[in-house]
Amino acid sequence: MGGMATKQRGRPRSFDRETALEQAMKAFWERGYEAVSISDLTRAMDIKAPSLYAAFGDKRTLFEEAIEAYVRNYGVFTAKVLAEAPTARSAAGRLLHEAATAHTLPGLPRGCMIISAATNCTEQSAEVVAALQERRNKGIAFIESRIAADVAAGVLPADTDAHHLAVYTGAVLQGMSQQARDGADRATLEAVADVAMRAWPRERAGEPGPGEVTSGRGA
Amino acid sequence: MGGMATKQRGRPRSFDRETALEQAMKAFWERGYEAVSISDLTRAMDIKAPSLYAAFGDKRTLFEEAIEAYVRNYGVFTAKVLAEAPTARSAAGRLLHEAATAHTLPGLPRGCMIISAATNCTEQSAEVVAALQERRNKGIAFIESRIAADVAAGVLPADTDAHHLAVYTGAVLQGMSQQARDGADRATLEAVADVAMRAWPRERAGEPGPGEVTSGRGA
DNA sequence: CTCTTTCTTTAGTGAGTGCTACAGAAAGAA
DNA sequence: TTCTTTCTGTAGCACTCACTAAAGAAAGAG
Repeated sequence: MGGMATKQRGRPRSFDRETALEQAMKAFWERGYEAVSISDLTRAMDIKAPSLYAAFGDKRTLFEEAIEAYVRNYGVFTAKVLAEAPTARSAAGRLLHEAATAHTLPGLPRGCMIISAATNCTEQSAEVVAALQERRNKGIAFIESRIAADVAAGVLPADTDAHHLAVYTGAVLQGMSQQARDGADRATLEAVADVAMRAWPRERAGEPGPGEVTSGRGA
Repeated sequence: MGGMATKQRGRPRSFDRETALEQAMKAFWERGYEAVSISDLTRAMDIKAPSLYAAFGDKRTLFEEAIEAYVRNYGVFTAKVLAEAPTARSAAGRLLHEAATAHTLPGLPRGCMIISAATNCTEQSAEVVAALQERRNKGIAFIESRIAADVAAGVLPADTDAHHLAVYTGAVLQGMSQQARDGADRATLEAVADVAMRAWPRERAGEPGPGEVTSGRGA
């Protein structure tokens, strides 16, 4: 234990693990979990199947790592935006506009990987589908608690329905991802984000308290 | 030619074609085009593969017929609603609320088949993907022309951006489908529809003219 | 050098894919 | 009956799937 890490013995890996993972991530992002075969992956990553299995485990584990890489490098940082923005309303605006950008980055697949990478799947990938579904629903729950905090602080009207407003905002984000895949450009999505924000209630002066997500749910 | 149709010769089909198609449609609706195998279909339709191929051609042709059956029996009739409703705004409201119902019908798959049945596909199903994408974009174009008609008639404000408002409405419809698949119930989706309509501009008195979709685009 | 460790390559595994040849079964026509 | 037509079931096609055993290749340790 402890001390210097001994030099690694044996033949060194001949490819860059990060680069290979990046290529796999883009393939999954573009086509989705089941539509990308191991053969597609080895071609995209420029390695042979046994090297892939030695470095990343099986296909499912590789996909999970690809999702982590996506969130780390390309995801819209829901939690960060919700914590940093002064109000829930401004956070939602930022989320929608960041999505407009993120879903139409040139040279990258369209839309959001977490929304679209595991929609049409067979029973044997049920766990992959459920994992992404949980991520989506947790994102909406985050938005809801941030809204509830602003309602409690008097920034948003007392009769604001935090749950429904959060689901609405999540639905718009998901619809924008689909629109990006169907060809909508960034300017169009920015406009959609602006229209979507018109449905949000006006703010009153209060004590915003950025990031102070006090309680999860009202009732 | 003409005259009475001669009695069909040969061994009669031992299954009901409509019922079998209905089962195939539900399978595609639930899981999507590529995730449903011929083996899955023969099980759901309770026929053997050669009977399937004799009655429906190949898998792609069967899917196309399943889409037709879906639109005929379960789809939200965009064109009909847009033509019948007195204004574009009321039409959008009806579309959103009909979607809330249609996406959560008990005993049927969640969400909209046209939105979700061909999202994660391999290159070899590119035509199926493109066909559904075209249906989605045509639906939005329909909404846009209805909005443009109301703007021209003075029902909606002159500065209304018909294109962006239509894409927004389409995005909400698509997001609601995803929400339904992620577990949102009908009441939640109805609330989302209500929130979404708050983003629409108010109407002024004018000459609504239902169905009078005059020109495709403004500029 | 040899020994050990680790990676890369070749060449597959069994299972599942969409699809079909062929023989048997069930109907009307003559 | 016998002939023709059409559907059904068995069995299997060539292909791809995710995955891996086994042997060769490249590094450090002795």
